Amino acid sequence: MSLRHAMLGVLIVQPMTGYDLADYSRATDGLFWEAGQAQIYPELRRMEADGLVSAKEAPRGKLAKKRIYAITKKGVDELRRWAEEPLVYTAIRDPAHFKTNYFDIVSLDVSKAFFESHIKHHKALLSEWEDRVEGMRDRSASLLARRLASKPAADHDAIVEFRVLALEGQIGRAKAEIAWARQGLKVVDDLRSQEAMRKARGSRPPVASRARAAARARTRQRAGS
Amino acid sequence: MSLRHAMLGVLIVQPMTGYDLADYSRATDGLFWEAGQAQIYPELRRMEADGLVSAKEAPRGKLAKKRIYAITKKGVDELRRWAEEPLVYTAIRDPAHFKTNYFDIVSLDVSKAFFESHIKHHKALLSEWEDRVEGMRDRSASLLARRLASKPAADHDAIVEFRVLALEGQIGRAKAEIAWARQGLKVVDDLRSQEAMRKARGSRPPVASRARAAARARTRQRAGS
DNA sequence: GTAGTCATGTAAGAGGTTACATGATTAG
DNA sequence: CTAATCATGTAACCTCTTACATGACTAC
Repeated sequence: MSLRHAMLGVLIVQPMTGYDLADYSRATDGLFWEAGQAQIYPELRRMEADGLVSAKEAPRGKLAKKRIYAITKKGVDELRRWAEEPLVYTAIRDPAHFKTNYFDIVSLDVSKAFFESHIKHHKALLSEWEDRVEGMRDRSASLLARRLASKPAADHDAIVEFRVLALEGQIGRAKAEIAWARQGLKVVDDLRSQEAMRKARGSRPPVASRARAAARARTRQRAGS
Repeated sequence: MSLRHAMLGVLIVQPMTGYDLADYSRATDGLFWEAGQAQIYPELRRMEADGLVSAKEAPRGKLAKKRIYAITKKGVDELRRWAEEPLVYTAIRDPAHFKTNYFDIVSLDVSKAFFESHIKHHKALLSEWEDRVEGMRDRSASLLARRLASKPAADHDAIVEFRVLALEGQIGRAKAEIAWARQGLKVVDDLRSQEAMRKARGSRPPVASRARAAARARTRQRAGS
């Protein structure tokens, strides 16, 4: 139940409305766990029922109202309990890696386009994560700044370093995806030149093809790294 | 809807029962998409209703029966259509990276244990993926061997290379996680020595702490790579 | 006045997990 | 004969997504 703890992790900095929480879920600063309003409002009600947050109704203009949620002592305890609890590793289901399994029944052009867009997507993610790291390092991330202000200076390094580390995890992931997609482009190229060769000299069966030799080279490389 | 296509991807090699499919979902060879029986049996019925597979009732012993599912022409078309279709990238929610955000409210011992078990977990995954690659390279993976047998030699490289590539994606991921967790252990060490220093010379506020200097070094390293 | 934002919700459905339920078959 | 395996399902529940619904507030 990570959404709950993502919300506690923001509310521990300052009280806010469900609307604000939904905003922070996509902000550079925030939840680190995207969620729509359809998830956030009911979850806040459940958390209130569980005593992890308390709501205060505040007026908004003349007629409207809003509910401002604050974390309770019990909520802080729950956040710590969850953070200390060992992680349960679940099955990995990666749609991108999975899909390439079946690229033997797809044209090389489509495969190539897939890897190119994979690179593009992860380059965008990469630069976003790196911007966030800068925001933490120079303390311009507003939630972080507010959190630091409420804590003794001795704690500041731990707060910043672990948040940066979380981002470094995403950065490492994005870099690995980019490297993998480049490997994919290489496979496509190898298969394409192999195809061209077969076409050029009739359809003689290739005993040791270029692609297979290249593959062996890659395996050796992997073993040596 | 990747489960459906994972199942088609196995049934394209040979017809089998739902029970067999559930087995292959965890086998070294198989689905690449874990799923329990509670998902597989109803999905097979839906796929049958959609005309992607056809079932043949076969006797099992004297009284019992089993349903053997085979892929249809429509099923093969659907597998190709899905493989060609661009991937829709969804929000990333990584519980491990996410959790480290909150390690400032957790003891350094617990944090250390987290990173150590993260390394252990991903080393195990890594060696499993690498074994699978070997099984593909030497053609001892039974589903792969059967698939190759039904296809012309000219297609073999593409089949093997893309399946190996999918595994390389997982391998790259596991390696990135291990590297990240080691970075995490370093952060813990830095914070621990910083803590020890503070304890040794009273609680003078540290202007430029070791941990922050180390962090700057890491940022430079990242920028240079 | 009107468009965009603030604010709070409900409903339906997809996909996955855990637990429960049943019974035949086969290997020892 | 007994335990493990083969085989097929259902039910409840959780998380997340998409779409719909409502209405006040604010800046222009």
